[in-house]
Amino acid sequence: MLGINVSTVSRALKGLAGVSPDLRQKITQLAEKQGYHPNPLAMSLRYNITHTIGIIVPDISFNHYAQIVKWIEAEARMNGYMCIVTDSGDKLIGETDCIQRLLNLHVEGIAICLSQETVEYAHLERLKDKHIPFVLFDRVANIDCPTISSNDVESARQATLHLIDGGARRIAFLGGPNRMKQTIDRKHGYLEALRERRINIKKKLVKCGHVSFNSGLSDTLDLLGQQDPPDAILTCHGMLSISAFQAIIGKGLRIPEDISIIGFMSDWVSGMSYPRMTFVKQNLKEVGRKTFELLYNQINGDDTIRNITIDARLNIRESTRKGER
Amino acid sequence: MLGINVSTVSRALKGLAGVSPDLRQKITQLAEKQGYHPNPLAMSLRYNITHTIGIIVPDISFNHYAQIVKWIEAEARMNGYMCIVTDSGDKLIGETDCIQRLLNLHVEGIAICLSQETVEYAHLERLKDKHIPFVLFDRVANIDCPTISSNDVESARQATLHLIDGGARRIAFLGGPNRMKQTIDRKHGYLEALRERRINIKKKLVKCGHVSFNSGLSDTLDLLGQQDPPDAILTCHGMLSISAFQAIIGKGLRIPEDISIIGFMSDWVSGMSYPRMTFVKQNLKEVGRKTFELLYNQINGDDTIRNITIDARLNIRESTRKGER
DNA sequence: TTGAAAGCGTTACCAT
DNA sequence: ATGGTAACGCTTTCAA
Repeated sequence: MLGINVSTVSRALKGLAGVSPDLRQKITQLAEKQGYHPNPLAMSLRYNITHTIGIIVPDISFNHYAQIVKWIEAEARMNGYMCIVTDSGDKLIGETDCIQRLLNLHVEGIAICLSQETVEYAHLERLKDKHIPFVLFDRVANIDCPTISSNDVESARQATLHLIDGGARRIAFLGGPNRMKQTIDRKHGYLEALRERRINIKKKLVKCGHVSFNSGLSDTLDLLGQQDPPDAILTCHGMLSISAFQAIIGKGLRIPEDISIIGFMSDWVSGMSYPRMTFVKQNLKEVGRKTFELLYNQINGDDTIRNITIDARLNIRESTRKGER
Repeated sequence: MLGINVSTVSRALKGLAGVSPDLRQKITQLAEKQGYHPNPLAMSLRYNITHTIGIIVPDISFNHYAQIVKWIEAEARMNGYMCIVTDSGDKLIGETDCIQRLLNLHVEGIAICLSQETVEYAHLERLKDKHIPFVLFDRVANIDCPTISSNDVESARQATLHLIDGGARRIAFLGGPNRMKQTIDRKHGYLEALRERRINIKKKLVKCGHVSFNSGLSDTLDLLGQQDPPDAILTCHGMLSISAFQAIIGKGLRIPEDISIIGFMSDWVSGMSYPRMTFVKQNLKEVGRKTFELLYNQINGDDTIRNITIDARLNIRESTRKGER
């Protein structure tokens, strides 16, 4: 429109030297008036920088994951990045599919919360081979890559100790698949607490199945129907906490008089239940922020592999009996 | 690698005529082996088709919105589209910012759930002027564009009638901002029911403020502290339902003996509360699917403006007294 | 101070 | 049947 070369325009708009003040003003004014915005697609094609990251979660509609996503997104935005959020459906096949689609879009990195089915990591190794930055968050794995997770062992241990101190002796554990690190860690903390307090471990009280509402429901009903039913349950996933709670109430048992229960959940879910659930509160804001931070560092060439653990704290409400000591 | 021209490769890979079977085989094999995938950025630059849509929600961490997003995403994926999910923070400024950033990324269309602050629509008019396809969902507005919303008037009417039939006569209404269409519609249904049953409308029982946990809490406490406190509350947003419920319980009142309450929420939130909340269940799956469908149609040149209403149903639980008739 | 051209990956069109 | 080239929007390097 000004009858000049694009390179001049480029220089002017980027504030580089080598444009007469006169011309520069004309250019910036016209750009403003026309509502000019650089086309990021062109830049992407040229330099393969899309300023875009991908996020993969097992179930975006589940509060826990949605909250982490919100914080990753907030942090990303502050650093000029956009997020493409995808949902693996908590399945391995969905996870690999999401990765493929994100790579097609040339995201600069991927933040992954593993599906409960994921016990092999070939798809992640492939990312490594291609030098695609990625970070595991919340549900991580024992492979050599950056991870952000909550302090699962210790928080489960604290929760179990709290149950024991409240007088519980037959404490059940309700978790996800046996080979999932998150379940393994939380079970580890649970077992450690039992050993510390010299309480016999009863295999029948440990339920590691599928993370889903229905599975949690039937596992809890099974526990409650045993000859020597538990006097407390530690549930190790928000979904399982909800289903276990409803199973107990549905059976007409009183909480915490007949049975205590602790869940992994957020403030407001606990606040809705009656009695309010004693729960492990994870610092999801920090998980989200650190997740982006590690990804960002990787994108910018920092290849130190950090494995960060974020503290989680037990919040005591009314679904557990108070300690006598 | 094969020492041939790119155009030949393009033809071979796209299955177009004009390649010898021999060469075609060589090309496809090599492509397979090399893990070739067409670069969508190049295609985007060339034809401005990104196969990407944007979604704007007030708060991705809130279950209600996250669920709709999940269904939009599922439908989009089935049609070869990716979603860029952004969070307006329930503010107008955030909303316009999200739109700008999505346009920069050249999304082909935008699905918008309005912020509670949005009472002017200049930013949407600008989208229209630029012929960017967009659809409003869940929280819509009275402007000339495609919309998907739940049957707010009728579901609020049904809910109010249920309260009246249960014996309530001083029914409070707790909603969002006065100028938000969703609040207006639900209030409309509420008032209609009162008129139908010849019950006096008391202005002091109608609270239209801010949609937030704290606002809902203080508004409810204010209602409960009135000289003639309500014997029932209709809460018109999931967040307000939660805060009202907790305010009532916190005051030591019994539900439904002292006061009945109805919320807009999902099954599992209702299932967690005790007593379980009677609630209006919206068909979020259908909202999500139709939202993508309308957007998709627009992207493909269909410029008929449809305003779709999805049925919502009252699910009766134990937070309301049963009707005597 | 300004212009010209290459290059990112792809496809469509025209020439060979 | 295959090759060459322009075009998409932008930046960078080199030349004028």
